[in-house]
Amino acid sequence: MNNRLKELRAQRRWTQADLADKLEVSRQTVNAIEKGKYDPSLPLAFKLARLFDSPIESIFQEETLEPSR
Amino acid sequence: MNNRLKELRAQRRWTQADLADKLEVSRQTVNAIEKGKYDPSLPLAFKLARLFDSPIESIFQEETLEPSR
DNA sequence: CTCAAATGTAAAGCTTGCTTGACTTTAATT
DNA sequence: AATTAAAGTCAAGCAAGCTTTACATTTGAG
Repeated sequence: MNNRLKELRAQRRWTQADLADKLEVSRQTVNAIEKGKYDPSLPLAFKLARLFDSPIESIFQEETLEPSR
Repeated sequence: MNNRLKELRAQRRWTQADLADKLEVSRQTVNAIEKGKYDPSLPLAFKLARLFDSPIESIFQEETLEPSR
């Protein structure tokens, strides 16, 4: 699962710790999700969507298999 | 978290087992999510969104606190 | 009413998401 | 070069999502 967190966070000039506070999760959780170590829970994805005022699908994209041409 | 799974599934006349097959999860998982026992993982929410060709936000809604009037 | 399919429920166990605490690395500033 | 904030990483532990097996209840067709 790819995501645009780093980009969205940078636009707002928030640190990972800032974002963690707003989401009410730990800084390590934000870091792990940003780095793609794991996917957020659905409730956390909703919080991110609200915070960034964007649909979940615009923040997270399933990496789909490349068509083999 | 509320969801419209039962409704969407009924529209297509699929059983919980049918849906479980398409999602590649167990029937009990479909049942539990439909009944609101727990939220799906984000990847599973994406599978549902693709299957029902609907945004995640249109399938799942965070139940927000009622304004106290 | 009967029978079968569908739905609901429960327990035990594995995997994944998230926490805290601690430490290291990177990048920017002086 | 030294300092500091931010980012990255690791380990141990708890919580949530999902599995399998098994059984009970509900629904609907005949």
